[in-house]
Amino acid sequence: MNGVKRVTKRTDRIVIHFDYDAFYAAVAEKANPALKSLPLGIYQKHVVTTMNYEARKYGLYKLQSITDARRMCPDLVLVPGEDLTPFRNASKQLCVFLKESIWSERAESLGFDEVFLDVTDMVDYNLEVLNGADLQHCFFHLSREDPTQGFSFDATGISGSTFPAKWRSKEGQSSDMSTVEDLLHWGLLLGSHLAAYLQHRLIDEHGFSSTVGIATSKLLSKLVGNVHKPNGRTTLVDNVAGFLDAHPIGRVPGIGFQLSQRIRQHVQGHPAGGWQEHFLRTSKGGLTVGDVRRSPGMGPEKLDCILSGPGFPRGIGMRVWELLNGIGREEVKLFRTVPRQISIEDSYRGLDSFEQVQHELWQLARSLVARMRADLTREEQHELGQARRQSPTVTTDASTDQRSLKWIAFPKNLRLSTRPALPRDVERPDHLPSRMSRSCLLPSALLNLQKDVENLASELVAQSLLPLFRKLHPQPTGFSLSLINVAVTDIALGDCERQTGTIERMFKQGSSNRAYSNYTGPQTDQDHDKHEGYHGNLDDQRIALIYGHQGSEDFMGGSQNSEKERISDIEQEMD
DNA sequence: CAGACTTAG
DNA sequence: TATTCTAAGTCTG
Repeated sequence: MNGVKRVTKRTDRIVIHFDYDAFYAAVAEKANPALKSLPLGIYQKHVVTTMNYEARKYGLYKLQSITDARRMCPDLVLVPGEDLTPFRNASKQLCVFLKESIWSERAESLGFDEVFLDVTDMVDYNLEVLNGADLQHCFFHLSREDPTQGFSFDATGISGSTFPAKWRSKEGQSSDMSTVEDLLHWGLLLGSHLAAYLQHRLIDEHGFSSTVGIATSKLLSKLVGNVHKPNGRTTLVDNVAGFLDAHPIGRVPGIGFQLSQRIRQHVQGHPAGGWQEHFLRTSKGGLTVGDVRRSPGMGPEKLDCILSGPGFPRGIGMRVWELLNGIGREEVKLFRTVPRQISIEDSYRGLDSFEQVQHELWQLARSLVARMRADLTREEQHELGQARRQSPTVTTDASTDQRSLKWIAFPKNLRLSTRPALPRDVERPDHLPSRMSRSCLLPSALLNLQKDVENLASELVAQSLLPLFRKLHPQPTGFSLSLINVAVTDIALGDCERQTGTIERMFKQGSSNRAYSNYTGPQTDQDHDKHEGYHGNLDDQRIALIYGHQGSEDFMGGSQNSEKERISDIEQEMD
């Protein structure tokens, strides 16, 4: 490339999308490798939410009832998945690994099993220093400072598959970057090799196989990865319109059930059944992007007419039109360590007594307080009264072993939501909400790290959750609930040093001599082992830190794997 | 701003 | 038939 004329400014981004293959199953298999070759399903309540590829060979599908799944695959191994902690922890570990592998802070996760990376800066740097004289033996630099960090690769082709499948760089283009098109081609080529390297490291160092897409936007990278699944890698190099046109509308990210339903109604001229729509959305058939895009009079204005209305964002017509044309303007978001909200929910067959509700609220509150401590604090070590940077190895010196927790973010609000249980075969009237919620300020006493999780849970129930519940359900009886959700929201990032004093002052006034109702905790222990865990490796000291008492046996009586697993890895919090 | 809705996995 | 357990964002009154 030396001496070749180059276009130096790029307008596109290079985006890599990772989608871990059968992620929940992969987490379970990693914890118990004996499961690897067996058909394996993850279940929550009465449904198999997801399964490994071995199980899919039997025709099993996501969210299938356990009964049906067992009928189709009698040897199916089922692993409980209601406690999301192991999946959340694995997801976080992988996301941190990917973020630390790139130069920008743009590493965005979507759910537990997907990550977008913006690698434009890395790719552009490597384009600058690429040795055009020997394309077969190139070196991809992973550091600007240390030229030894990186990997060798063959720059004469894209790594992995392409869309279109039969695609060859034009004659004369292979060693030139004089046009924007060439620059884009070379950017995608380098992006594909970086993706390959990361994909291999995910397997070798973490044990997770993934499916990867490389393109110029979030939208396109996510869609193109699906072309080769599982364990594939596909780069979108050409014919973006043709690529998109073949997709059912509901498969385009951003066009969900409601939007695709409305579009279908206006383009095909007849209403579509809800369940059938869902089927069409997840299958090959149905109305495609191309059908919609080329339908008479179609354009941003028409779409705005069709789609505008209550519940939909302004400018929806233009946004959808852009999606249909492959224009994805959204940037990959900056990497975040702290969530904007934390919610815990459980579903029920029909909860109808106040005592049951009270008990379930306590369960949810306990999980929530533990999650807050796990995800919104970081661990500190003190030496002779002075805060010190935490060392990566556990020290044996007792004087340096005083660990404590410290808040890094503060939730402001608390929300309680319930969903009424519907009588069978009765449709919910359209004007009644499917969920109802009430919220209040989160009592700052919840942030007192000196208290036990269980005691805080009891306080939360008595002081906040029961009042919120009474707001939602003024009648003391007669309700029947199929779901309860408890959430902390409006989580503000805090400057730790500055805010510590503030927080301490807050719970001095918040927690003292408050007259709680006489609710003091659960009546029974029956639910404590409801979410049975299946992997170990727990740091008892950290658990003690979170829960505020030595060993949880005294309170919870015995094997508490599920509770222990609710604690995430605090070491992995931001620095 | 509180509460419901839409989208996502 | 629409299920589980979440998280983020937008609209309406």
